[in-house]
Amino acid sequence: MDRGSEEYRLRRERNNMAVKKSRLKSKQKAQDTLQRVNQLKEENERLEAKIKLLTKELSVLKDLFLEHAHNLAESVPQETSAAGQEKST
Amino acid sequence: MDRGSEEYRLRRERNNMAVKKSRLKSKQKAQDTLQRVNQLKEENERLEAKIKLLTKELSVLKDLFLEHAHNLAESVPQETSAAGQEKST
DNA sequence: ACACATTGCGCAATAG
DNA sequence: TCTATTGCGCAATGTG
Repeated sequence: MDRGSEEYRLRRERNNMAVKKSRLKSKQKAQDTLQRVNQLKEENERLEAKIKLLTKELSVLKDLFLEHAHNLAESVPQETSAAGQEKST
Repeated sequence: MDRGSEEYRLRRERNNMAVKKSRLKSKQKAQDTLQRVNQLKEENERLEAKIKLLTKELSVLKDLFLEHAHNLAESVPQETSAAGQEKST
């Protein structure tokens, strides 16, 4: 190839542009990937928090059930009387 | 700089090695980031599934509570009964 | 054969 | 002074 030809220089020039463009695109994509990681991390934290909350709610309800069952088995001669009244400790 | 000197060639050689090494490292890091994205996506899905499960459990328990309360209101016209008994619809 | 896109590679500048 | 990192251009190769 003739490095002095007009044609050659033109090709080189255009390729150099293409290279720059391509590499910019590549870097952009890498940046996007990093941002994606951060987004996902944040979402993850939100989900973990939600799970924690739901778990706690569930735990409370289950305890209520247990207590109720306990009351039924232990005393409850009638209706709903024993709402935790005889607690000592 | 003398492009023919032993020193020059040696420097170039070493720098070329360093460049290769650095670029490999860079690519490796990019790969790791992509994997990280996939890991996070998977974890996200697990968390979403767990939330779905917990939500369902919670819903079931709440329904049981409501049913229970309903039963009390229906058949136990004693002290605690005054919790909105006059409602027709 | 043509045009742009992508990639490996080396050079040089410069950061550390 | 040495390696590490980065922008850049060249050439080969990929893609359409």
